[in-house]
Amino acid sequence: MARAASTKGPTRIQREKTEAILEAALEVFATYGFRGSTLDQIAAQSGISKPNILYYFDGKETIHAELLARLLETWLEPLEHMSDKGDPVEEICAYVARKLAMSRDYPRQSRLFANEVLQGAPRILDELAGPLKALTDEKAALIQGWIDAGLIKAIDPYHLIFSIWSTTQHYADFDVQVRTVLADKADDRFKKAAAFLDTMYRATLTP
Amino acid sequence: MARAASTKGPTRIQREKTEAILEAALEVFATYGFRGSTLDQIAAQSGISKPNILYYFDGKETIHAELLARLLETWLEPLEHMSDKGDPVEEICAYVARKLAMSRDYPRQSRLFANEVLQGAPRILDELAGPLKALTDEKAALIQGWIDAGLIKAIDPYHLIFSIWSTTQHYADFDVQVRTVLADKADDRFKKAAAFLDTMYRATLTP
DNA sequence: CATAGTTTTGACCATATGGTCAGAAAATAC
DNA sequence: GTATTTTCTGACCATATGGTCAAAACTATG
Repeated sequence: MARAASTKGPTRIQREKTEAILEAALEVFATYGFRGSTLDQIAAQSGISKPNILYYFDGKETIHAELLARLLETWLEPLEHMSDKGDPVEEICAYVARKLAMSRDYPRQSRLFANEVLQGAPRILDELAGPLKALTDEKAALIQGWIDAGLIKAIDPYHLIFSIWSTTQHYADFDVQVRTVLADKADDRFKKAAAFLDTMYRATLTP
Repeated sequence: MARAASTKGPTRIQREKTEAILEAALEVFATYGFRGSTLDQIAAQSGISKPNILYYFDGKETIHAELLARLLETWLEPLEHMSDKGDPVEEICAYVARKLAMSRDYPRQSRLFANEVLQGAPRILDELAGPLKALTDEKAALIQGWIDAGLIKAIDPYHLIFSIWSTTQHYADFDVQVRTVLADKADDRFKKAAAFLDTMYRATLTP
């Protein structure tokens, strides 16, 4: 059996294979969603046979759950960084830039999340209602504090955060559309997007 | 056989059943995407037996194609309305409002589209590269004209349009997340969103 | 109501899919 | 090298799924 000895950690092979499986599964689940993905696709993508995949993971569900768990660890991080130390406008714009960079560097994670939420977030709702809501409430309160202090314009903090999530994730989730519409101008889309979003949020926030 | 007499139009039953099937299919495809949806789900949702569904449509693919075709007819309409007749800021803000209203009134269509694009737009890429790109190019040029005339601030027209698409569709595609984060404050989310977006785009555009 | 045309269904099929298992192959321990 | 443990695979299974078909049920029309 895999899922290894509690005394000694996982073997090298266990680490390598589970990583390879998760890497392939991310590719597949991010593209087709949970129901639309098959173990055979993950097997083909990873070059690991289906029974061997099931030697390392209890089943399709377990692989997906592991990916979501890892995702959420890093997903909230950029927002956590937003603090009351710096200038409010700079803090928010830096958050926008970090979030956009994540869409550029981890588009599959973004799509995995998008697929899950689009389908009603059946396996992640608790995380949304728990950690995500808690963090959002906290940061919304921080933004409200800035507004009350007259440091930024009066806008709804929650919808500001929603707009940041949507505009930045759009470049990962709708990448095909963005590239198709931009056609030959698509190469520097992330640079242009960064510039546009910076301009927009400065205009929106600067009192 | 259904798919009816070319002389006489479709019968009442044909119209009712095809509509019922498409209505149910929209519900299912919007939630699970093409690959994740099954004819049995559509059958259960519509109360029409699977063989009977296949009497009206050639197959799963055909139903999906019909939905996408109908979707695109109406999807581009709000943007088409944006004209050079009125004040630029008002024209763009009106477009934002119309697009947000579509997320509120037709969330399933938005999710159907999102699922399709998320999965690489395999059955809709031509429409993106054709009509959608053409319309976007046209309206981007219109916006650029306003910029050149000094009527709005200098921003990238394409990324402005992307931001409008993403912020408005977010309220349909990520509805679960929005409602979860807002919790008891979720009821007037569309009103609040409209106000926020209006404020943001006025700040972004007004010279 | 009888007939022709339309609509619906139960039974069925081929393939896909998630998953199991006994044993082979490979790695590790001694 | 041999014994032991870990890793891997081919063959297999039960169920799900897209789709077919002949015949039954229904509807409209003369």
